[in-house]
Amino acid sequence: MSSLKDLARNLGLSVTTVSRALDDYPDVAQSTRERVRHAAREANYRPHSAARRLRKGTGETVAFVMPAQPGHFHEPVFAELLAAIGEKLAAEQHDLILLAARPGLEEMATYRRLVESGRADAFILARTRRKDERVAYLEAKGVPFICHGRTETKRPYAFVDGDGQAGFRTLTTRLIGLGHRRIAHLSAPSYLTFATLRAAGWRQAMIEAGFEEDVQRLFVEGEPTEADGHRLAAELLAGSQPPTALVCATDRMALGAMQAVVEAGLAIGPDIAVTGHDNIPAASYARPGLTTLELPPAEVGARLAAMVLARMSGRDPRELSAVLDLRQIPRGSSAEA
Amino acid sequence: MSSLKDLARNLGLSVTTVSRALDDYPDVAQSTRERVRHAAREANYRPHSAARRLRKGTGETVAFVMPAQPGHFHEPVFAELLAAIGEKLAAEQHDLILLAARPGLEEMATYRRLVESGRADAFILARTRRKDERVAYLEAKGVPFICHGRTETKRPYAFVDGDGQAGFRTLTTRLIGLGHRRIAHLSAPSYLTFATLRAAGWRQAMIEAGFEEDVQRLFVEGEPTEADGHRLAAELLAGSQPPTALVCATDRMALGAMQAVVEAGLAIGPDIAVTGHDNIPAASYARPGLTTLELPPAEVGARLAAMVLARMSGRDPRELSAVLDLRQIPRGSSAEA
DNA sequence: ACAGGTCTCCAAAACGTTTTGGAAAACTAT
DNA sequence: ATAGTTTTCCAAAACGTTTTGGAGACCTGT
Repeated sequence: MSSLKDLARNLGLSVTTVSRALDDYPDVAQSTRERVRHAAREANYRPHSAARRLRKGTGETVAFVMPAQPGHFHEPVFAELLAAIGEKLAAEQHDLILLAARPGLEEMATYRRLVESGRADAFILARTRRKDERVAYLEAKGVPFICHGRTETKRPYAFVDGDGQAGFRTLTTRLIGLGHRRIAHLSAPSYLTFATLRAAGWRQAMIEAGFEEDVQRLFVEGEPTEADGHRLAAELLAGSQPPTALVCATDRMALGAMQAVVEAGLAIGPDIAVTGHDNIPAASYARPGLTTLELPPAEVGARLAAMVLARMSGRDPRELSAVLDLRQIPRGSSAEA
Repeated sequence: MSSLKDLARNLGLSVTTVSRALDDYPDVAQSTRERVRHAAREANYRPHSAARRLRKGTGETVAFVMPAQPGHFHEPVFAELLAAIGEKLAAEQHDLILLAARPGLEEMATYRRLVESGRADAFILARTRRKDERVAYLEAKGVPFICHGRTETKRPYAFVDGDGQAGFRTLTTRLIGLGHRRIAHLSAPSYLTFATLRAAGWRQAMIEAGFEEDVQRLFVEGEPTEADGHRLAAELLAGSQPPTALVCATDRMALGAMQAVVEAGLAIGPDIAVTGHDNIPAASYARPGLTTLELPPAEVGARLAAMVLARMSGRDPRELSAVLDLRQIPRGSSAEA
């Protein structure tokens, strides 16, 4: 609650000098710098962030807009991701502001509001889409941002993503090695980049193994929820020549699929393999455990935070991108554990 | 990016009048008010939040400091809670800023930093402790706050909480009705208010049923994690006169306990009942499903947000508190579903 | 026509910071 | 001694908003 003015008065200095002393300007004597430093510590001085941002035109605030679905929103990984981001940013004296908005008009209005009222100085984008209006808008406005996931755009942009394609290719190949011949993919909606990449990995493995005809027949698409995983799996299992493996785009879909397998009177693992992606806590506590892929949220969060800070201080987006390997976590649902 | 000055210039008015027109002061003519309104909309004007907060001394920012444990932090419910809070606050033009700090020195330093630099105007406290330094500090500073959970303090404070005591009492009584006679409670650490309340509910039901001696013998305490749930359950099951029901303070403990039951070669449900609290997604996808209690995070989040707004606009904390009923969700793990 | 009131409007100050453009004092080199 | 340079400091302006304390202009009732 103490201001520069207070400090200056107590020290018999001008506000200018106190300000510059704290900011390590070269034009303040070593001795006074120390005197000021000491007094500031003593008085527990903290620069008033609003005043600073008003004057400088920019501040130290990063925004994260959760793409919240209407009603419920349980993306178990987000809590961990956010904790990691928040911790890293706080350590660098930056704030994370968190909003929730449904994708679409409301979402864009939120971004606009944040940018135009000067509340946010940078953004972290989650759940990027192949054509992403958020990316277009922020690029146009020149606001720094980092994507969690990739997108399709001409201009270079900064991102962190898991290598979903390689991960799903390896996973699918492993299932083939286990003897599976009819492997279905339960994909998330194709407008989501991650869905397309994961599907591409599965498709690649299928074609390499000579299962071209199934690439069409055993590809289905739905929302990344338990409900749609359940529905799609049930449909596939009821068809002729049903698959013996269900490679799901997300753990939530996979958990729904597992339920459908059980309801069909089949055994998860031995009869039908089920796999997911995310390694949400529920995956390890399902029975049998769900085979899945993991991109450690804590690491991703820390990298996102570090990158957004770099971007804010002007680093070129081309230098800021990372495709991280996914960890393969075999468990009982693919009869490997 | 347009300012009051721009608007004023274009309208041929003073900054004062434009400001007052937008704020509905009575000393501006109806006609000019409308003219200003229209121009502001047209120019997509948004007041610069930093400028406003600098001038008014307070702003529209609510802070939420996640009590993040070192390393991992998966509280699946938090994502949903935060989404609900963020959405509600955004609708009222308020910001939610999110930090992560480990309870203890780091946590208090974070609160102090936020308050003293004027970054946060109010707080939402999660995972309240019986003696909570955060509460003491914020009360002393006169900063408005709302607790998610109760605490022990002389002065009135605002909170939202589930009725853990009644919930656990009802749950335990139900287990007794199912024929269970030796019912253990796996409690969270007693410095957490919710742990004490839930334990009190269990204890009450035990005493009502005449099981006084087990109130001591079958009470164990640990961290609210899968690991500690597993450990405590294994110890209990290995003892003489082992319990036939494990009432766990949280779902995460319960999931760990379920694993211990399976490892002991016992059947969850028929042999040993296991129950939790939170209704995390994993609870419904465990097999058998985990009997649990739920406090809908979306509703809690909305209420927390509404209350913190009320508190910020000066409402008395005495009028702001709610103890919500818990929803009982019987599933296979108590052989009721 | 005049005092008193009511409507509208506005100039200026203030919030706490950073930055600009000096300026006095203290050296340094002639 | 003098001119130039370096060191150290500071007054004032600016960021965009809200609030204070008027001040004209227009009525109203006499």
